[in-house]
Amino acid sequence: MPDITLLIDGIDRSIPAGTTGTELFADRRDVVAMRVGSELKDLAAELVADDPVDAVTIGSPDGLSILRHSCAHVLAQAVQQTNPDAKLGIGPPITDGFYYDFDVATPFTPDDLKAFDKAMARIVREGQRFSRRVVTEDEARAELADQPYKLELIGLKGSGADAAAAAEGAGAEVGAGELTIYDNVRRDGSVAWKDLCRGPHLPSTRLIGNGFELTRSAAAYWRGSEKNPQLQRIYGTAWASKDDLRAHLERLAEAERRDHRRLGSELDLFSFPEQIGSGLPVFHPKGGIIRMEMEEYSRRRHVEAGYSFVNTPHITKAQLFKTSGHLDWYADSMYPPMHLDEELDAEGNVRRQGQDYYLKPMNCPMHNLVFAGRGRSYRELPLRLFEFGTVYRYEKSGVVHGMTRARGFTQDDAHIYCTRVQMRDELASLLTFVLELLKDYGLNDFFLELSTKNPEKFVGSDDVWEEATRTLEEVALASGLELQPDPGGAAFYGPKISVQAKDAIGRSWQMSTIQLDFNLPERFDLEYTAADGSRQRPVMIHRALFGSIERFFAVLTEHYAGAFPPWLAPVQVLAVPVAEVFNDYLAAVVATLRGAGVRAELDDGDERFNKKIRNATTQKVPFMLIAGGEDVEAGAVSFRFRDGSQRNGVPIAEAVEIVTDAIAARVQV
RNA sequence: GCCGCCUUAGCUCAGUCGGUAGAGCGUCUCACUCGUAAUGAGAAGGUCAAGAGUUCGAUUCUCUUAGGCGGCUCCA
Repeated sequence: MPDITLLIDGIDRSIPAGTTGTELFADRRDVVAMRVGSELKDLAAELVADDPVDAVTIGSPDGLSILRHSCAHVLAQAVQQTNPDAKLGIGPPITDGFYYDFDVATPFTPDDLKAFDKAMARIVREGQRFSRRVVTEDEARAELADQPYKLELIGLKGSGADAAAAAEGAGAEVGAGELTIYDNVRRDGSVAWKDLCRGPHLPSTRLIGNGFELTRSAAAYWRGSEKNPQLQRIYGTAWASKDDLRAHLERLAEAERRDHRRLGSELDLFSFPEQIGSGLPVFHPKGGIIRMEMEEYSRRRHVEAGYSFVNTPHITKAQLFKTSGHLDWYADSMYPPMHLDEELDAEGNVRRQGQDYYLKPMNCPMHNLVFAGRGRSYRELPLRLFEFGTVYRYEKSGVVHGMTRARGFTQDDAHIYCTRVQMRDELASLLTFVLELLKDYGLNDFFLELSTKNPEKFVGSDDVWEEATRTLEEVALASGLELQPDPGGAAFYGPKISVQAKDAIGRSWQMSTIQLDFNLPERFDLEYTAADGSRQRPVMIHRALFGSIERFFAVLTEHYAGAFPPWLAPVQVLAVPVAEVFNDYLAAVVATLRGAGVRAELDDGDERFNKKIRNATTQKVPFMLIAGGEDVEAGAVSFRFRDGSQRNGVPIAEAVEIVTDAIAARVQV
C-alpha cells in the first residue's frame, strides 16, 4: 500500500494509506479522537494525505466535550432500557457535563436517576464500541420512524435550515454535511442502541470510566420555545477521571458554601420576608452597614468624577412610560398600574377621568425630565445625572433568584447627556472610571463584551450606530482587556459594552453596562443649544456600574465568601477579653476605636473565652482584639486575624493605626 | 409563566404505615470564667406554610393558594 505524508501533531510523517487514528495513536491511551484539518473525527476514521492531524486527548477541552457527548448517549441508552417508549430529544455536551432531553409520560424522579446511573455504569463496563455509519435521509427516516423529534431534526436539515441555530444543541445531532447514525456495538457484534448523531465519539464506552454522575432532572422546552412541548431533561457531569469528578463536586460544594442566600442568613445580612413578597429583600443592620459603605464610597467617587446627583420618585403616571416606549415594549414585566382619581356620579358614569400610575422599572425617563426641565446649553455638557434609583420589575415567578434577580432593586444609575463630539472621550473615561471603581471593591479580573446592532431590530441612523459602535470598540480595545463580540446582541436603541468580572472562584458575572441610546433623546425630544445657536439632539449614555446594588452585594458576598474586607465588614473589630475582669480595659479600647470611626464591639457576654473566639470566627470579623493580664500590664492588645495567626502585645495606639490603615486602604486582610 | 421537587421551633433537620411532635445550634435564666474555634444545668419556643376537602380523627391522604429550590423561557 502506498504511503502518504502528512503533518501529525506538528511533525511530518509518512504512514501507509488507509491508516486509521486508532492505529496511529495505538500506543497513546489518552487519545480519544483527532482533529483532521479543522474537523474533529473519530479515531476509526481513515487518514488521507494533506490534512494535518492532531491528537485529541481526553483531558483537553475537545476531548472532554466528546467524552460528555458520548456519556449523553450512554444515558439515553440507559433511559430507553427501562423506558423503551421514551422519545429522544437532543443530547449535547455543555460546560462541565451534558444533558439529554426525553419525551416521557411521567417526569423522572431522583430514584430514576439513581437507577439510570447504575445502568450507565453497566453500559460503560460493557465496553460498547461507538460505530459511525453514513445514511441517506430516507434511510434515516426509516430507522427513526418512531422518533418524532429526530425526524424533525432531519427535516430541518433537509429544509436547508441551520439545525444548530434552529435548536440549541441540535448541532450535536445533525451537522453540516452528511447524516450519520452512531451504533453502540457490543463485544459480540450486536447493536445495543443507536442514535442520530454527527459525532465524533469515544472509541468505546469503557473510556467514560467512573468520572460521571447524573445531577438533576428538569423540564425544558423542545427547541427552546415556550410554544413547544416540554421534554424532561436529565443533566449530568462527566470528567476524565474520578478525581476530576471529585474536584468538580468540591467546586460545587464551595459555591454552595458561598451562596449569598445562605451567607445572608448565616451572617444576618438580609432576608426576603414572605409577607412582603417574592423578590423584595430587606436589609438587616449588618447588611445595611455594608450597603451603606458600598453606596457612600460610590457617591464620593461620583462627586469627584463630576456627576450631578438627582432623586426621582418610585411611581409615575402612565404617560411618562408611554413617551419612553416602556408600555409598548415592556408592560409585561412592569407591575400592573393603580388606577387613581376616578370620580363617578350617582348613576355610575365617569365624571372625572382616572389616571394610571406605574411603579418605575427604569430611571431614565425621570432623568430625561430633569434634563428637559429647562433649556440646556452645550456649555453644560456632558451632563452626568446620577441616582441610586430603586426600580420595580414584575419578574416571572420562576426567575426570581435571591438578590441576583429581584423584583425590587436599586440601580446605581447614571445618564450622561453629551454631544456627538464628546461621545468618544466620555465613553473612554467612563470605562476607565467603571473599571477603577470595581477594582476598589476588590474585583480584579475582567473582560468586556461588545453587543452590536441587530439588523432586524434597531432605531437610529446607520452612521450614528457605526460611529458609536466603532467608538465603543476602540475604547474597549484601548483598555487592554479581552473583548468578546456579541453580534446582534444590542438592544434596539443602541450598542452596548458590558463589563464581566470573574470572582474568587472563577465564575463570571455581568456587572456594569455602558449603553448608547439613540431612541430616548428622540422620544423625549431632548435638545441643547449649540455654540452656533442651533438646537441639537444630545447623545445619551446609560450606565449602571454595579448593575444593581443588591446584585453587586450578592456578588461581593460570594466573592469574599462572607469575609468582607475591613472597610465593608459590618463589625470591623471585635474585642474579646480573656476573662471578665478585662472587660473594662477593652471597653476603653473599643471606645477609642469608635472615636476613630471604627465599627468596634466588645464581646462582654458570659461565654467562655474559646467560645467567643469561635463566635467571632464564624462571623468572619476581620480583626479580633484580645486582652488579658499580659496585655493590660503592657498597655497593649493582641490581634487574632482571620487566618488564625496572632500578633500579641501591640500597643493600643499602634493597634488603632493598624485597623484604621487597613480600613482606609480598603485592603483585604 | 411552564415542569419537577420542597415547606415540621429563630436556624439546620429527624419523625408520624392517619391517633395533634423531637434533636442540635441559637435565645433566656443560673452557676462557671486568666490566653486563641464549642463550660455545665435548667427554661421558654411549634395552628407541623395557609385554606378547603376526605375521615370518628389530618402535620401525615386529596385539591387550591403562598413561599422556596433546580431547570426551561425571559432578563429593557
